[in-house]
Amino acid sequence: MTSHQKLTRNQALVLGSLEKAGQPLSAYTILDQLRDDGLRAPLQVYRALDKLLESGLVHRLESINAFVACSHPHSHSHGSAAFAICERCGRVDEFSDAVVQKRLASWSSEHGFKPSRTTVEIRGECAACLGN
Amino acid sequence: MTSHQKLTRNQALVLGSLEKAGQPLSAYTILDQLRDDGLRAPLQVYRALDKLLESGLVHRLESINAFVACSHPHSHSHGSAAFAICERCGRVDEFSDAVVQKRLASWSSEHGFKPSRTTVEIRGECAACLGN
DNA sequence: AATTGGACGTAATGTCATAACGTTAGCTTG
DNA sequence: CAAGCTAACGTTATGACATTACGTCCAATT
Ligand SMILES: [Zn+2]
Ligand SMILES: [Zn+2]
Ligand SMILES: [Zn+2]
Ligand SMILES: [Zn+2]
Repeated sequence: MTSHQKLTRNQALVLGSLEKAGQPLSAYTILDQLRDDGLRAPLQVYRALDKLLESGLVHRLESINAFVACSHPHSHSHGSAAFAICERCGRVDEFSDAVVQKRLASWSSEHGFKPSRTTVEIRGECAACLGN
Repeated sequence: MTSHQKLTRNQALVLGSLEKAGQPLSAYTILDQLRDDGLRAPLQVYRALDKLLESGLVHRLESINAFVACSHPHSHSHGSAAFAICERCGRVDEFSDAVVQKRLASWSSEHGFKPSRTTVEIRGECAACLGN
């Protein structure tokens, strides 16, 4: 019910654009790439992104105002993910750390805080850019 | 050297505004509050914020595009902090979890990633808003 | 006095995101 | 089938967040 719904045309276009890029894109960059497919306005992209975010096929990177296709689109609705973002080349590694999630959940329950969304993002330089 | 420098007038005004608010403010909200003190343009606020961020007196909340005074301004340059942000009342709790930091550092070193800045933010509802 | 560097003031612009409106397409139900 | 409903769509305008560019001021250094 939450995912697995057939994507609409715009949603499929936006997801395709992100998958093809293999790296985070801003909504306006996505729009530019889809002009030839008939998209004209930011809202068309944002509306598609909203649905893709809901279903977990796309993630939003808060620290760089960009969106990226989920690396694990088949294990749907995985718990909150963490991201390592290379500020030099744009590469993003999505990972998930159970200990981190557990600690944040612990803090929340100890403080009577009811979490809805969690953001964990590391910016820096990836191995490739560091010249390994 | 990094902190402890005397603040300029604009920096002091911006920091004062954030401290007085006791909750996150957007740059433009800060600007509005400082019009009577002579500030006119966003850049005056952003420049002050840049310095305050550098010295660790202020933190940026990436997920809500806002800024907040550090809760522990005297333990300067504490490691990367985590934040619990109430989406109902705007309250922010700054905390620091050594285990979380350690796990993220471990991931980084295992993957040859050199971290520069880390964002950990939980959005949800605080105890007060949940009616404890 | 001349030089340098940091902070400042101002205007313009760039980037990211949503409000508000009406329309279209597919489904449900009597 | 026709009426009614809902989700997605298209378009325009606007709002919110952030930076570029350029010139000035002032205090510290030489
Ligand atoms: Zn994912
Ligand atoms: Zn890289
Ligand atoms: Zn702090
Ligand atoms: Zn609250």
